Amino acid sequence: MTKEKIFQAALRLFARKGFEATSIRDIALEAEVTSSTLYHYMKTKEDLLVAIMQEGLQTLLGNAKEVLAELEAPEQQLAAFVQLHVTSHAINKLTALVVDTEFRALTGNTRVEIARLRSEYELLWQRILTGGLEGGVFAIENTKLAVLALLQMCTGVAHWYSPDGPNSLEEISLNFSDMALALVQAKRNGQQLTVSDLDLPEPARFFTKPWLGAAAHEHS
Amino acid sequence: MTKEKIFQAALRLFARKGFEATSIRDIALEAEVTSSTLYHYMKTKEDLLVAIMQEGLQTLLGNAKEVLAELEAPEQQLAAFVQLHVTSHAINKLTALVVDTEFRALTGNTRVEIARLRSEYELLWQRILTGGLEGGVFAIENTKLAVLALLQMCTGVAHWYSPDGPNSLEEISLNFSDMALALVQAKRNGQQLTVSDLDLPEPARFFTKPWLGAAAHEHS
DNA sequence: GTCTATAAGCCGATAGAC
DNA sequence: GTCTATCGGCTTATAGAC
Repeated sequence: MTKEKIFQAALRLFARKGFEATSIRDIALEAEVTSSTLYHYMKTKEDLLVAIMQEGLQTLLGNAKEVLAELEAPEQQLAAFVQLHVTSHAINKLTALVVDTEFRALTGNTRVEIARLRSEYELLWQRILTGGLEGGVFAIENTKLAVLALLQMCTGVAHWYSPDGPNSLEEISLNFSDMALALVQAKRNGQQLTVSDLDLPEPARFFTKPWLGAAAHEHS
Repeated sequence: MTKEKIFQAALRLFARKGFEATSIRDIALEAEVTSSTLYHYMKTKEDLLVAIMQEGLQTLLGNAKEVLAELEAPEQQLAAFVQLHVTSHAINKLTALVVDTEFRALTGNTRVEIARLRSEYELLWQRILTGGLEGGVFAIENTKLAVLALLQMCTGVAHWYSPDGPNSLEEISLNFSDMALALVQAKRNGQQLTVSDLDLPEPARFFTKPWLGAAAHEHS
């Protein structure tokens, strides 16, 4: 389907070269159509960017809300959030890079809308940390700074993850969960918690929906 | 001095709009010269980017080596590295954003050279973590993943720091040091270490040299 | 060392045939 | 739904006067 080919071409190029460095003609060439054909499926180049970012953020947000609906303990929620975020950013690496890098290319209303989605997602993390702090499970001085630190550390996965790397995605996401639990000093009975103490459900079910309808791992 | 005005103008615009979205004419306008004048001080637009990135990374790397020369204990080195990285990325926010965001705009030899500087810096972090692990002070499963997590979390400061924000830079850098020490589970006598246990020298001395000769905080 | 003028080409987007 | 042809403007970079 032509529309799908165009959006996938835009995704690959935006992730590799950046939105501004990618021309309409580049996208047309990559999608194997002429540049005029693009304008049958969109109004401006920015529309492509907006579609990619909305899809990515909305899927992530939806999955995050499902996690919260299923798990109650803050330490479980945190570990599941880290796994969701890390796995999403690895599997949907290209989309994640675009979402992470190209916000400044947005103009007008969409800029506000995307910012709202992002801060809604941040607020969920904020609530988890506050919950764990109030329950005496976490020990952190400043939840806002901790949220920023955790999000940034997990988002970074999109920048270096490769399916051919030395660590499997499962290893990485478990390891990052452990680091997050350590960062917030999650404890039961004075004992530092790790992800293996938490008896989490299979993580896979939280992010089966791939962003932008990609069938498998996105390629860089 | 014209040269300084041009480089500062490029720095501001690259940080705000991105390298590709910034035109030669934009820089000339911001520096209050004509676009031809720029070419008296550089050969191509990329030269400006390279100069900014080299200056930033070399200064950071030099300061990091000074820290290692003065401190021996891995827990002290780690805390000082976090303070150096966080403070540098807050004070030299614009340079840090450019270094962090515009690597993909580089071509040819400079791309390799900048990548080398970056991985040299990463290696210093790697050695600190390995040292702490071997000394039994840190408890981490995978030092490479921990380095990536720590670096990403500290680098993120450049994206949200503001001198008008709710937390002072000193609060932020101390807080981040504590989070880093918690992440690696730094312990003495079974007791979790915080930065106040470490008796560090005044951090200010490690990053008095501002990047690109900026006199004070860089403005966004 | 800074300017005016301009080259040569790519940019996003559109008109209109089929 | 996809194409060819093209518009007006902006791009990096240069030539050459002062």
